[in-house]
Order: sequence, then C-alpha cells, then structure tokens
Amino acid sequence: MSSSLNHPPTIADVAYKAGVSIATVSRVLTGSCPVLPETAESVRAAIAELKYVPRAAARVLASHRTNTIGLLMPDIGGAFFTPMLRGVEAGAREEGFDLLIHTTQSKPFDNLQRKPLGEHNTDGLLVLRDSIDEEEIRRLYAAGFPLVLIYDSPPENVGIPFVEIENKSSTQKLVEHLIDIHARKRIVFLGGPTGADPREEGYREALQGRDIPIDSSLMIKGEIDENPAARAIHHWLMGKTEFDAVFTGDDQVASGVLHALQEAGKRVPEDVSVVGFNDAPFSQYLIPPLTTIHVPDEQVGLEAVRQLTLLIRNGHADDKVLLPAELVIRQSCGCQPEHPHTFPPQLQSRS
Amino acid sequence: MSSSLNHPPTIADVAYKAGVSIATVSRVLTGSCPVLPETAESVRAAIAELKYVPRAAARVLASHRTNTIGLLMPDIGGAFFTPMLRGVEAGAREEGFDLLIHTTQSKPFDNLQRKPLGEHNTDGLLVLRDSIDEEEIRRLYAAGFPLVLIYDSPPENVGIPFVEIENKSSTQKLVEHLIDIHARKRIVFLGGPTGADPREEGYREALQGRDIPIDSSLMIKGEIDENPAARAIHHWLMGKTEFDAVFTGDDQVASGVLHALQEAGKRVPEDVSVVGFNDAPFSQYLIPPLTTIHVPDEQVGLEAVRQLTLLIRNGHADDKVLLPAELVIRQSCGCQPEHPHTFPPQLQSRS
DNA sequence: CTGAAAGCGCTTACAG
DNA sequence: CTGAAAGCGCTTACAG
Repeated sequence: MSSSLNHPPTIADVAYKAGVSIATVSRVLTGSCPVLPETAESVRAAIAELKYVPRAAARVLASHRTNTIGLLMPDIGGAFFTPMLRGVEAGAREEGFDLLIHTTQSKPFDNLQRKPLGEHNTDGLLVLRDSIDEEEIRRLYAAGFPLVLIYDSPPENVGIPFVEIENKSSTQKLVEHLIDIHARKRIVFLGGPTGADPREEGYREALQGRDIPIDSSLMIKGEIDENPAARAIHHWLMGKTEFDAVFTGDDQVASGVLHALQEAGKRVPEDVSVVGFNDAPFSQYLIPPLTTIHVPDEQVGLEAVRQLTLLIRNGHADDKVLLPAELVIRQSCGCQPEHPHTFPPQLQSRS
Repeated sequence: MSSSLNHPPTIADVAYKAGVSIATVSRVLTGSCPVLPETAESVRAAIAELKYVPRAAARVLASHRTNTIGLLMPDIGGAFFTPMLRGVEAGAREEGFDLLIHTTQSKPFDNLQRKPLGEHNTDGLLVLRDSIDEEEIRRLYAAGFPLVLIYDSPPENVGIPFVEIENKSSTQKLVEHLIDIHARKRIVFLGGPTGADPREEGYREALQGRDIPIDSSLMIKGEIDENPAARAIHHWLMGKTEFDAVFTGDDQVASGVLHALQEAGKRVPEDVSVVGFNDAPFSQYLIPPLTTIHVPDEQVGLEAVRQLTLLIRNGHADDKVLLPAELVIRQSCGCQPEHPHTFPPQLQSRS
C-alpha cells in the first residue's frame, strides 16, 4: 500500500489518497475557497483515514499568521492569577488561538537576547501590568503589533486597548457605604498599587457628595505594602490622628491594618471600620471577615482575549473595557453577618 | 540604504549586511558548527543592528524541532495549580523551551478535530492527571512521542516517566504521628482522589508497624467528596461506630469532616483527631487549624519539565520521580500551637 | 571554516 | 472549482 507511511502524513499524502492536488486539500482545510462537496468529502475521508494533522509551523510560515497569542506576565502568582488565566485560556480556545505564556520576572526585557514572545511567534500579545517597561510597549505599538493591556492603562498618546475593572465607581460605592450605613467621616485612604488613581477619584467623589471635607493627611497614595501600612496606622494612633475607617487598596494590606489596629487595642469594626479590595481567598477568614470588592478576574481574561483577537483580525478594538466589580459586604465595615458563619468553607478542591 | 527595510528582517538581510551566506548566519544562530570568531562577530553585529529575531516557524519547519513543550490539563484551578505552573514555566525557560498550554475540559479528546496539542506543534507533552484518557496516552506513547505524566502513574505496560509525591511514606508518617503522639488507635481512612493506593499502603503499614489491627469498616477508598465524607461520619456516629481519628486524602474533605463532627457535638481534637492532605491555603484558618501534608507543587512542575526535556533530547528519562512531601503539624491532630496565632496571615498579595 | 542548494510542509496568487 | 508553481524563512547535509 503506497499510502501506508512510516512518517507522519503530510498534505501530499492526503492529496494523493484523495486523488486531488495539495492546493485542494489546503482549501478544504482552510475553507478559504469553495470546493465541490464531493471533492471535499473525499478529502475529509482521506484526512480521517490517515489521521492527518497539519503541521503548525508550515501553516504559519506560508500564511504569515501564527494563530497564537502570547500572555506576558511579571510572574505567576497572586490571587487573581488562576481565574484570569482560566479566562484567557477559554477565550483563546474559543477564538481558535493557541496560547503561549511567559513571565518576564524582573529581568529587564533584553532586546538583544532572543525574545520569548513577540512578532516572531505570536499574532498579538496580552500584557499584564508590570510585565514590560513603557519603552518596550511603545516599540511594539509603533511596530503595529497587536497588544492588549490587562489591569493597566497605556502610556500617554499610545492607543493600546486595555481591560480594567471599574476602580472608581466601586471605590466610591464602598466609601459611600462606610459613610451612609456606618456614619464614618474620617476615612483613611491607603491607595494601593499603581493605577490606583481612579480609586482616589472615587474616594474623593464619595466624600464630596456627602459634604465631608477631604483631609489629605488621611491619604497615602501609590504603591503601599502591608508593613508600611501597619506602621502608618501605628504612627497615626500614637500621634492621635483621628480616624474611624480605613479604605485599603488590597486585602493583604487590609489584613495588616486589621492586625495593627487590634494590637493597638482598637476594636474593628466598633472603633474603626476596615475595608479591602480584591476579595482575596483568605479575606473571609479574617477576624472580623473583611468587607471588600470582588474583581471579575476571569471575565477580565476573557475580554482581553476578545479584544486582542478583534485587533488581530480587524485592526481595531475598543479603546478600553471596564468591567464592573462587586461589593462584598462582610463584617469588618460594621455590618452584621446575614447567615451564621458556617463550615466547611466552599473552596475549590485540589483534585 | 539597501538594508533599511520596511519588513521584519530575515536571515537573508543579516547575511547581506554581514557579507556572508545565510548558512553562516544560521551557524552562529544555532551554534551548530564552528565559525571564525571575526565572522561570527560581524554576524552578531548585523543581527543587533537589524534587531533581527529568527522566525520561529521557519526554524521549526527546517529543523523538525518545535522547541516547545505543551502542558495539558483537565482544567485551570485547584490550590496546587499556581505553584505547579510556576515550576513548569521556570523549567521551560531554563531549558530553552516555549510553553504552550491547553485544557481538555471534559470534552472527549477528539482525534478527528484538529488537536490543540500534539506532535504537530510540540516536542513533548506534560500531561496532568485526568487530562486525557488512557487510550490517547497509549497512542501517543506508541507513536514514540515524548510524554511525562504529572500526579499520575501510566497505564500498565506503558513506560512513560511520571512525577509524583511520596504518597505512601508521608501518609505513613502522618498516621504514625496520630498513633505515637496522640495515642489514636481507631483511625478512619478516607482515601482520596485517584492514585491514592500508595496512601492506603502507608496507612496499613503504619497500623501494622504498631500492631493495631486493620478494620476495613473504617476505610472508604477511592474518590471521595466533601459531602459524602460528612455523611459517612454522621452515619458512623449514629451507628455508634467508634473512632478517635480521621485521615483524609484532601483538606477540602477534612474541612467537611471537621464540620460534621462539630455539628454532632464532637470536639476536635479532644474527642477525634482530624488530618488532611495537600495543605490548602484555607487549612490554616480552619478551627482548629488543620494538620496536613504539604505538597511541593512547584518542584513537581520543575521536575516534570526536566524529565520531559531529558526525554526529548536523550530519548530517555527516569521512570519515576517521587518528591518528598512534608508534614505540617497544626492543631487538629491534638498538638498545641508552637506560636500564638498571629495576624496578618503571610499570604501572597494580589499585586 | 564556508557557500550553494535542497528541502521542511504548508498557503496563495495566478491561470485555466 | 481546480492545479501547477512560487514562496514563506529557516536548517542541514553536501561539497569544497
């Protein structure tokens, strides 16, 4: 049998078996041109019989499309990571793209080295905040390479689509909750990581809308860590700075604040309300359980892929996509539990 | 300037600029053959000047190596996932391979469809437990395709290397801890997910080594879920089956058991010791904090990549790699806390 | 050590 | 609707 091969079948084997040219096989594969139904059928039969799978590299080389998107991250980790990756993976499959992933890991993105991800092996890139520096982003953008930013907005004058959550309105709602429901008036603002400006806006508008004066001595902006936050709290308590609530840009920071307050003999939430951001897995176990904001990470990943494929296929996408985030009211703000605390926690099992 | 191009530079552009043939450029790129130092230098200069990056697809097609490994998973999630992926990613980069990831997501692996991951786009595959069925594994193995299994052993008579943890010895140690330190004698064995046989062995040897008779009415093997576990506990309590400890194959199940016992008025650990497996993130927050076994997921991922690249490059790897898992003694077994419980928890921050 | 040339396995105008 | 042929951008024997 001439078609019994000891090497993986190629398009030529299929063509031979189906009695057509390789061009015709290619057409039924890509669906690019009409093919007579009966011809197509015999080609499909040959493909099935030979268990033919087109070599990806050959298609890429000939078609100038890699059919692959890349995901560039600063590292693998963080509570948001798993759901976001799930969204990205689902989106990529949905859109028929392969997914190549790489971390940049604090090494400066070296142009001279062979780059792990770029024009040479992907059709477009999903770029997480802090993966690569502004210069590299500008370079890729200038080269016309499809890019979508995640949890970050692009540098000035750079029209790269990005996917973020509604930082401003969710912060505003949460701060308004503290004011309206718990009668808080001296609310500390402990910024959060980069890109937190919209949160500051939300904070300001919440206060302004309630005629509460903004006291900038209560605000620490920009990147903040768990320990500095705790130190700041201590410092204020020593200095008799008065406050009755703390808004925090990250649950991790909130847990540090909780700790510092409790160590100083303050009761949460009776004396001070504390609220976080991101709804980390551990937040429900803090004492008291943390009121925070839940971020739709999976949606973010999915939407980022959608925008990127739009960009790849049509050359343009939405300038920005803002996904709504949801208030998660627990007890650290002062609310009472709706249901008695129950075990076991409903978490995802390992297996 | 003839070398100022409006398209991405190719190897021909580099060759022209350096005044050599493309073969020579290729040689300095791959390092396959010796090249005169000065020739190599001028080639490197041309590469740098043109910002040349070799097209991945062309290399793959010409060299018959994709330089890519694939990771096939049933889904994205589980506590082990993030550290394991970190290990896989680090390993892939270390070994100079790209990483393509895909989930199979319960859809039967359809041979007629274009497969997402396989011989056509990777040099080898990392296969997580429950990603693909035995038949597909056998097929790939028979085709001589490099494969490494993670958290799973291969079907019978199939010599695929696999990376697992020391289930048997860690189970044995944990059960011995219950016996030796806490004087437990009636220890329930709540198997765990597939592949738990070595754990059963560990359990049996622990009892046998202490001359405690094995009571099979205390053992539930195989896949077990949180709720069935709780029901079994209730059932036993109602039926007056006596037991003073519960070994559980997963922390999630352990939390269900904890709940069931406490609901029935039993005190843990005073009346019954409960221990888990996997050291899930929430386990330290359970009341009492759960004694369990920590699994080196990152190491597992790293080691799996190492074995796979050995297989790809040398044609063989270790038959199996068993990584040690570590006892995490907390309070649900009956031990006292070494340090007072402190906040904040040291968890990974979102940002 | 280096170059000319074949070939990897596809896609895609170009004819017909 | 279909085929012959060029070409994608590399690597790798084969000569020299």
